[in-house]
Amino acid sequence: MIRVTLPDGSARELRAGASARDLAESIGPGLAKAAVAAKVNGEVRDLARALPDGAQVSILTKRDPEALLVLRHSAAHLMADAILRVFPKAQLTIGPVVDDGFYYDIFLPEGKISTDDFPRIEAEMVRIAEEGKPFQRCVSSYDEADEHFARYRAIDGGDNKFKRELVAGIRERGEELSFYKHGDFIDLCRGPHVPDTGFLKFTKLTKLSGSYWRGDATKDQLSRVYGISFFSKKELDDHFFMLEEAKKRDHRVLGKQLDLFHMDDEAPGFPFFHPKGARLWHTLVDFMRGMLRRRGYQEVKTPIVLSEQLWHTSGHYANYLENMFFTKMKLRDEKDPSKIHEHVDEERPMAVKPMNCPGHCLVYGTRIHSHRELPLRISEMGLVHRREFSGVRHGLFRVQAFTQDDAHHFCSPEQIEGEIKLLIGFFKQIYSAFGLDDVHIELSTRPAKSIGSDEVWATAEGALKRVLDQNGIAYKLNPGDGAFYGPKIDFHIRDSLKRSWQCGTIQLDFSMPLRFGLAYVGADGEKHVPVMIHRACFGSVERFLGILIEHFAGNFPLWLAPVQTVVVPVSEKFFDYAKSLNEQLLDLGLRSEVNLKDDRVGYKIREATLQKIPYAIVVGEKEQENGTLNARSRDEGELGEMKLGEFWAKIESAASPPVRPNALV
RNA sequence: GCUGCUGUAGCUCAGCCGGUAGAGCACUUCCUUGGUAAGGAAGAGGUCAUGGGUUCAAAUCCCGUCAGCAGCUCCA
Repeated sequence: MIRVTLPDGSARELRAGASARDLAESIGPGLAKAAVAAKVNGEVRDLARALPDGAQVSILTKRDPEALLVLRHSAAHLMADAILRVFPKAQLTIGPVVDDGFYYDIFLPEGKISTDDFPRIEAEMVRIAEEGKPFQRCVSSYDEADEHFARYRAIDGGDNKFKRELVAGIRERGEELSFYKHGDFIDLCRGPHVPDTGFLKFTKLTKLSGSYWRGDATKDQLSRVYGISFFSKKELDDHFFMLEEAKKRDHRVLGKQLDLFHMDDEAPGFPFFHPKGARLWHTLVDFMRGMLRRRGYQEVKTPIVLSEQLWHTSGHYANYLENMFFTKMKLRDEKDPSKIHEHVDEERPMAVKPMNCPGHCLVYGTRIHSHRELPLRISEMGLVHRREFSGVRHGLFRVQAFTQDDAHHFCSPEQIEGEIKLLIGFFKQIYSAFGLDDVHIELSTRPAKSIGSDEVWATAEGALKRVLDQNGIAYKLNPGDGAFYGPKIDFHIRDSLKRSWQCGTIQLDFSMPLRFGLAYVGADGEKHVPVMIHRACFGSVERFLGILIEHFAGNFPLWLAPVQTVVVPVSEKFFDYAKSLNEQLLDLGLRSEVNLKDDRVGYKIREATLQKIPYAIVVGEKEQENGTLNARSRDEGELGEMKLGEFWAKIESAASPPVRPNALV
């Protein structure tokens, strides 16, 4: 007999060799039916595997997020099996689960797979799923590995160099070699898997792309087939609905439809903001400026082009060169003005700033500072340029020039914790104004390429950890992901489609103040080196704007909407009344327009709706006589006839950002 | 940067087994003076991304370049 413990603390006795499925059956038939896999001593395992004595066991059902990963991994096997049936020459490589489903990288010695083949592959997948063949785990010795491969169909004639390489790796690490088979298919796999292929009925192929063996462009090129799998049809349908929704909300599409911005061949990766986009941009910046002022920030404005030498001092030249733009002079030939000399060397070559910190260090360094001034918070809506590889640019999300809502806190070491605490609460307050309350924090530590001593890094990393731990703030650790000058805390926010975006960042830096020879005079009359905290909340204003466009699907709340009201006269006879009403709306501080085109009311309403304008205000004979307006809300439909004062009272509070009190969590 | 796909009117797209371009919407003008998601008519608008090649003839076929899209890699 063995004895296992359940999550509720109770214990159960089972016969020796009993599996998690036996356990589930002993608890109840319902659970046995719902069971997908088991978590044994913290490790997810097949339901069919024997339980060790004394184990902590929980049965995973369709509801557990971990069960979904198991399902998708199994679906990858299902897909691989189907692909081999359609493409018998294909060789499998690796097939992991990713955030958004799973994929399998496949080597095709001849021929090509295309999305046109998806229906055939999916048809095979349905067939295999309906067979409901059990997944069986086989542990193999290394010598038997080839035999397994040869006997089954996972590999073409047992000669798959990719799988051989994987097997060799497993042998080297001294790990157990296991295979999983269902029906005639077998594949090298650590597992675990769902009990049988019947679980995999709700699986779809999603996309296809190229990839390389081991992600290395010099190695064999592979085809990566992506898929997604769920436990139910509803979840699968919902998933595709969300994808459709995301496509509809694409900020590049909405940016065009709402006339917010455009990207031009003449300036790849540099957005052109149209009047409405620029208004949105300024609304964000103005909001941020107000919030910064309230916290004692002092805004500066520093140059965009600075000497190359400065970037040597800061360390960017050594660590960030590939992402920087440099200026190069051109000169006319003195004798032949039609001849131009390119790339003329300058005595003092210049570079375009990719970050604002060196500029702020120069500002700080212009005079002596007392410890009484600290913490000194210097902010800037800093326009930075960063060279990006072609192919990574993406709408407003990834551009080559963007504005950071940047700031640097110069403070004493004792003040670090207070500043970080202030910032965490501050950032969350900002995000909540946009309804972005699902925020999680990540802590990134020293990367391979970095400046500063081990000691300094240890101090800086320790300080950030301490603030998070002492304030009970949950976070995820990302080793090696910090900035080259210091560790950082990043803020990830989830939008209305549950997608996560990295926005805010707080970076601790002991090195740059030292490199720039910055100092403050302490209470002891001696000079001390200040600590520098780099921080940005939106991150990139442009990118944040892109996120907001998708988050709101273009339906901006009143305070953000580039056009808040549009006055629609019923006919030409009421143009004057419409214009005067528009003037009054403008006087109230609203961003208002009046539609004086020769269109019918219905058409103008349609236009206002498509432009997602919060209020269309219809005026005709009745309104002119009564000195009223008739408002139609984008979100609530017709509001009826009312006086301007009444309308204003109704919308006034929504016209400014909803700011909640500053709080840590 | 790599792989695959794409580039035709302001926008969305058709034309693409070669014979110098077409629709809808938008735009302009006229008619219409209208009450909450499309009133009607006429008109204007394109060296088919760009450079080269094949051909009697290229939007159409081939190659290079640029840009975009989906991935890979990297980041705010």
